[in-house]
Amino acid sequence: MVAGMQSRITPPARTGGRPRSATADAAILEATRQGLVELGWSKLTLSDVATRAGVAKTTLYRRWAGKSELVVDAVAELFDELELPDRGSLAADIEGVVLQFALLLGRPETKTALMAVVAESTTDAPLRERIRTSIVDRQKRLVLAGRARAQERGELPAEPDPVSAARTADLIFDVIAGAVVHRALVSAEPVDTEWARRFTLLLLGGLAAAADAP
Amino acid sequence: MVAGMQSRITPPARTGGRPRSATADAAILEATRQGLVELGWSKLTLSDVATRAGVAKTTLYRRWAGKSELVVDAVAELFDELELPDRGSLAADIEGVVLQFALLLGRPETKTALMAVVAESTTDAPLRERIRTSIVDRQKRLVLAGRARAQERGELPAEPDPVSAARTADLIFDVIAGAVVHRALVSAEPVDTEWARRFTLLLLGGLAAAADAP
Amino acid sequence: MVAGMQSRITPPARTGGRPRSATADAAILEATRQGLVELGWSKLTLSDVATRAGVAKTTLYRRWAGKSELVVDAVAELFDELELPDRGSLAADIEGVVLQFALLLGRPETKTALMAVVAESTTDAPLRERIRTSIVDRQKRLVLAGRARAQERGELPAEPDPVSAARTADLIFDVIAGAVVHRALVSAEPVDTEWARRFTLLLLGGLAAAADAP
Amino acid sequence: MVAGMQSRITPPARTGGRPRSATADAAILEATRQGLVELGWSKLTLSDVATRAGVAKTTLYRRWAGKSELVVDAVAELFDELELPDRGSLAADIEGVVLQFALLLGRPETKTALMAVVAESTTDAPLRERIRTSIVDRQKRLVLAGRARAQERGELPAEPDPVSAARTADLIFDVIAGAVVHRALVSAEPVDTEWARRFTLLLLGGLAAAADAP
DNA sequence: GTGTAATCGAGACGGTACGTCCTGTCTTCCC
DNA sequence: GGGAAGACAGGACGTACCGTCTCGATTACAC
Repeated sequence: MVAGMQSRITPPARTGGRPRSATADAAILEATRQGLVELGWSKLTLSDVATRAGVAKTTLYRRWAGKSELVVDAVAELFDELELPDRGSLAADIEGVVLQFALLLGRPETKTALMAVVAESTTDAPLRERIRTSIVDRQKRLVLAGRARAQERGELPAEPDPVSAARTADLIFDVIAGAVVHRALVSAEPVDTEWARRFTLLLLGGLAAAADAP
Repeated sequence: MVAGMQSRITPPARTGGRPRSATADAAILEATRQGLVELGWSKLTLSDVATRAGVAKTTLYRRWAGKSELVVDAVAELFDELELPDRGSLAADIEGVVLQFALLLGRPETKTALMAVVAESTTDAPLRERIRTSIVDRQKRLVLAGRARAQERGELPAEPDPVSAARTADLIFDVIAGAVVHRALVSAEPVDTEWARRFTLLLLGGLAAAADAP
Repeated sequence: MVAGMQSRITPPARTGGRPRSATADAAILEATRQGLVELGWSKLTLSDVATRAGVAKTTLYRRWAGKSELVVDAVAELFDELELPDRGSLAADIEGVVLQFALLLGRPETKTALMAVVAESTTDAPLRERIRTSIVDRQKRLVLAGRARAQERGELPAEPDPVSAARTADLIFDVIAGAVVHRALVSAEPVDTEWARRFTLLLLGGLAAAADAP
Repeated sequence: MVAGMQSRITPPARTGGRPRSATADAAILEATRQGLVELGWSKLTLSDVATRAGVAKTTLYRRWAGKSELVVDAVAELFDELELPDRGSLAADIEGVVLQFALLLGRPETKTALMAVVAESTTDAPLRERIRTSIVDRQKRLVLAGRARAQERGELPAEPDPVSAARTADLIFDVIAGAVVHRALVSAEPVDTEWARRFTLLLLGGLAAAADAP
């Protein structure tokens, strides 16, 4: 994972000495996700992660600055699994990604971790940047891919202005991700096919109207 | 606050003895908000809140079960300050409430607390219910009030089916609240007039389209 | 009990209003002894005593200054039960009182309380005085009675000098009480008939030798 | 100190990891004695000891199970300082050890601690055993040494029966230690040269009489 | 092959907050 | 005014984690 590489504490220039164990990394991230599932964010302790991973606490702190950073890396891997399979129409594609995203947010490790690190990030700028880099921005690709595909199909017109295009993509992204997260975690109601259909209808209608207006 | 009354640990039926100090409650909630501003959620300690409020830790634990419950009550009071002033049109009303909500989410105590308690609530059902009762459901009134007003103005048709009406209101609520929260806290981009205008345009277009379809 | 009267906090001059409940006193002292038996000194709490006695904490604090004072009064009543039955000879009388004293020290409430209040008294002069008045000095009567009886029997000569007589009585008292307490509580060995016989032999031999010397 | 070694919580077999700080032990025991002097047993807190010793509370609890155990170790070191200098005769030796013991009991840390831990030990068997091992039994050496020296001088006959010899030594020990402790702490009267002389006279007379009898 | 140096496990360290308990005082209503 | 009930400020308890440290024991590359 590219983002993870730059978010970890890097070894000092590699002059000599024993190299860091590669398997330890994977074990730690997996142990972190396990811990999130079983304990939730607030009861997850780094000592526990270390024990689960069969690793010393030192090893853990040598690579990550703290709980938040570790958890961001651990869940970022899951978000990277999201894809945008071609379902034939823009509406179907949106419904598909909404349901896929809801499924991801339904996993206990994602659920408890995402809101927690966002909460932490409100008082921690570097962490905020890291979340954006490792998780948020990486998912905008889905919006961009969906739009490109719809334009290929002729469902959406080409964007004349690249600045406005980016701004619209950001808006769409916040609306989709925000609505799904809010429905799933805050309102704590199920994101099912019915809801996805209604939401998609709303969104597509809005897109059409927005395309007509300046 | 009605919700707060039922969310606190209640004294055992009031048989005799010294009654609970009413001023202590207000002092504790205010101290909690202060602490959130200065320390953020994760560094906020109940000992610190007690000290700030000039109250013993015992008093605090006698009334709230833990940090999460206390913070929910403390920020719920802020959410209750949201209003829906009549700006003349549905579009203006929506823009107004979006900006007002964004202003509230911009406050450091709200920002750090909201995501944190939602994160906790993913592994704590009673807390989840409490957030819903004290915060979430109470703000749906804004959506309902906005729709009613738009219907009075003739901007929206009357709802034939009450079930469908409720479902639509929920959807609108998740879309508005979700998008604003996501923009403000996750994407960490400003929710300014420009963004509010664009979002409102999208939403109104979607509403119109959704009204046409079954 | 005379000593108890003066060791308690006295009501403010008796002007009017409801008089203090007399039965409460007995209930509190009994509850204290029960608590000592079940919990030991260090785990005994005044709240617990109040609950056991069916009395409010206020009532308790209105009458005693603290745990030590209360416990001194509670166990002093037990020490007052000691007697010196006439067993026919000085040796038998001493053996009898030694065994009786050992039996008293074997009771859990006495055992745990006596050492504890003495320990407290090392940093609390009023308490020290109170222990002396309520417990220690009151038991010297046994030594004096034993000596008087032995002199009546002709086993001991009359004391020519009253000052020296008092000093000797003090010494005897410290030797008897000290040896029994040390054997029972510090060495934690049984004070049985065999030990009492050996100890009495030693003491009587010493008394005879001391009587010969100036 | 041998006794202390076995009375502390021992580290788990020393497999790896950072070894326990040796200086911390000494600092803690010294801080405990200081605390006893300044605050007395009941007001001594382990938090305070930790602070005085410049040590974390964790370190303290890692090595001792509680206040009683710590204090036993702290005062045991003082009791080990007792010696039996040769003063030329059995009477002088006894007087010497009595005065030396009284001097030790006059120290505020010893005074407040000894009775307190004995009080605790009445409801705590392991603690009782520990007091016996670390303090009580270790001082019997003084009785044995005194008797041996007196036998060398010809002041006392050799013991024919070792069982009886041990029993007599125990009796002597309880009488000496008990009388001094009772005089000093319970009666709260000074153990001065005059008292020591009178007590020694009594004891030696008793010994002679006891030696004559079976 | 032999150094050299950063790694690893283990676990003790100084701190800090936890949530509970008890103290001794107070406030309220009931007798 | 006494008494039961119980809230109050305060402070210690013993536990749990934090993030750092000190160990002795591996590695792996550079010489």
